[in-house]
Amino acid sequence: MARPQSEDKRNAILSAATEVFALRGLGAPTSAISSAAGVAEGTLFTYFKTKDEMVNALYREIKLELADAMMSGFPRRASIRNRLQHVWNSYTGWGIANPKQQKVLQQMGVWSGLTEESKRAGTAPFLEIEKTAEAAVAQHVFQDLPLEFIAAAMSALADTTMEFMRRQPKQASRYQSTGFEMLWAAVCRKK
Amino acid sequence: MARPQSEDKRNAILSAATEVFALRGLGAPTSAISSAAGVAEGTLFTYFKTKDEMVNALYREIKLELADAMMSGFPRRASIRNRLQHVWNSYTGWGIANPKQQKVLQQMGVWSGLTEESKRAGTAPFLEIEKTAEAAVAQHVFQDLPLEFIAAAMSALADTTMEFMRRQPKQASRYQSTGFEMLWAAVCRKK
Amino acid sequence: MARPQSEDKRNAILSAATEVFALRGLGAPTSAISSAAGVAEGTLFTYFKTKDEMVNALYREIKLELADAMMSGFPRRASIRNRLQHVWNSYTGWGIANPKQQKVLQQMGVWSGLTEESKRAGTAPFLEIEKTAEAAVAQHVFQDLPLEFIAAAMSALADTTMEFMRRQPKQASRYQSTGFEMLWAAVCRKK
Amino acid sequence: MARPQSEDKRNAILSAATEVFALRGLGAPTSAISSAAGVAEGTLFTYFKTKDEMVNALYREIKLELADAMMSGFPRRASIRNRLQHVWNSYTGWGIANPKQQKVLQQMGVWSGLTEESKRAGTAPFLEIEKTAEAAVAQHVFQDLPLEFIAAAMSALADTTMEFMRRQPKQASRYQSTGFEMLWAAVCRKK
DNA sequence: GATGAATGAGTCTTCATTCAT
DNA sequence: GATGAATGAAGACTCATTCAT
Repeated sequence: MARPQSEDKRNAILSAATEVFALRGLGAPTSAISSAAGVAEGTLFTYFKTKDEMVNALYREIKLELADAMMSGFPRRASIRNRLQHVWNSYTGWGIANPKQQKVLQQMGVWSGLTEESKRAGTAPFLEIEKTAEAAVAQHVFQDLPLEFIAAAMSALADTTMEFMRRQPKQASRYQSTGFEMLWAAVCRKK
Repeated sequence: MARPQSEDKRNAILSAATEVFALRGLGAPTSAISSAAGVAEGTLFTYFKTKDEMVNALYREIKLELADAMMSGFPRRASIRNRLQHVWNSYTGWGIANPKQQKVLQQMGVWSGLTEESKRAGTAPFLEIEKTAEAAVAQHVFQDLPLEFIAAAMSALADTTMEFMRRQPKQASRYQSTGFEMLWAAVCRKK
Repeated sequence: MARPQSEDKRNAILSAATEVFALRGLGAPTSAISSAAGVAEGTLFTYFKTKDEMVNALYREIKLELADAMMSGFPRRASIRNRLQHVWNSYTGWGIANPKQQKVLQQMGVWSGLTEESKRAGTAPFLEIEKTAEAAVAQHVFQDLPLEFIAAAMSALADTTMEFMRRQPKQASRYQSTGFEMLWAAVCRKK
Repeated sequence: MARPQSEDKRNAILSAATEVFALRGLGAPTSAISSAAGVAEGTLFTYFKTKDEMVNALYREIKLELADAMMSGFPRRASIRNRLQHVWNSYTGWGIANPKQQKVLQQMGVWSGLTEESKRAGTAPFLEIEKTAEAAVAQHVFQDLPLEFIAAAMSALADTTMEFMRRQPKQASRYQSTGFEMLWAAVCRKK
């Protein structure tokens, strides 16, 4: 059946896109991406109908990678604090290890082309975390706040933390742990 | 820096840009801006050499407006907590009252064209706040952290808070005060 | 000319082309044709070296079908009028029964890619009709005009007639017979 | 008020389009047209929003020129035959004098992008001719047929005639007059 | 200075054709 | 021979910027 679409090539395109977008923003030309991926300009469009579709695919791909990093080894039965700590550490750890992906993710946060479906697909794999937060609210460990808000606050604080971990690599682990303590203090119920 | 003739026209362009960028992103064409401003396409370029320069100017302008809103009535002699509360309330209040400006500011956060000079100019007017934070650290009210980090964390938390204030306007003031308590808890030294 | 293996596939391609061209014009992509024919994109090019060659082949094919329809049952020994009537009826009848083919033929009339050879091949099977016209001129039934001109005039008038037969199906047979009378009057020698 | 849009340039574009379309068909690239017109590629799009719009404009332009040629000196009070003769002569005369325009017009006949509005605008200036035909039907000079059909038949016959006038220029005037006699015979009521 | 037409490099996307499988 | 992925040259159109008026 002729050459089948190659998973390799698809990946090459997506990772070239990550590279290029991290450097030049989502406005970078598709030609820069195809050339970085080592394929012809037209090839990109046999894997993705449009540029927007490609960006959406990339978003989901990165979110999945992130979920992989965060959900593997998730201590389902640990205390709430320990579970949150795992989330924090794995998220910031991933972001430091994959700065380009994280940068692209951040750009997509203010991009208007993300479909609702992509957004949904992007949050789905984090269900377990959601449940943890839910339990934390139910058990009065966390303040009584919408989960989405807690998640957004954590994400915002983590992004900030990562930026400083990158700026001052020697202090990275200090930022990481202080950041977590700040989050914990912020989010817990006050006595 | 001798200004081109009409301050009015310059302002019209910048506020049209705010409008247009908020709606369509920083990628919006300059022609959309000039037409929204009621001036000719070429006129924009007598006030700003390039589009990038214009965006940088807009960044500084908005930052100045924000500083105005935040620094007027700053309770220089109040307690640290009250001063921080003022900062928090005036920032979130401004953001809610000026959603377009805030949205544009957020977009500029991931824009690669901002010059170092603009960034510096953008933070300058907040010196007083910086000093407060400095004092708070010195007096062991805040944790021992770089001021920039504290500022960034606050900004991130405030942006998140504003988003939810907008989404659920009826809960706005609850989000505003809870957000502040979270910040305070996050930032204060633990006993 | 040794034919590629499957006559069926060749026919599938040509009839898909008819379908697609009738709907979308000669500018339709070859991929639309191969997919309508149920073959792979590349297959089309094992049967025809280029798109242009394929269109030329289609032209000849349609002309042959038309000739088939017109020449079968041609009343070789009937009066000139009856023979012309047969030509007229079978042509317009075929056009009404095969609107797509006829539409495509019309598009090819203003297409610049038709080779001289195709044009020649396209007129060849109508020799008998030509002879009739020749006889008609020789016997002073028709005016003294080049046969080609008479043929072209007839074709033009028939195309017009068919269009109206299609637009007003209820009047179709009236248009058909009036059209013929017009042709006859136009073409006959005046007394 | 800066440079106003130049009627000259607009005309240059349209006449370059006529040239190019006549030679290469309506599928010719806009870049060929702009370069033939001696303007930049982008300039074409300051005069016409899209290529389709430009083709529509060209259609109307040519139809107007044709109407000018046909309606000037229209012998309003002459006999029906003389009026029809005027129509015939001026139409074929124009087509011979303006072969490119006529070719383009013919291509537009099978083009799917013509708007209804353009079609309407294209036929409007020929009202007087329509009225003549109407009168001819009413007075039983012409057969009882829809005007549109008569018009279409005439146009078809004229196009055919012009083609042969071009092919055999020496016989041109013979074709022209014979063509008219054929039309007259075709269209008149039979006794 | 203000205007907006003119420019042409750059963008995404299409498509006939080739070629590895 | 059949397949369809791969190719890259166009194509229509956009847009920051220039410049004649």
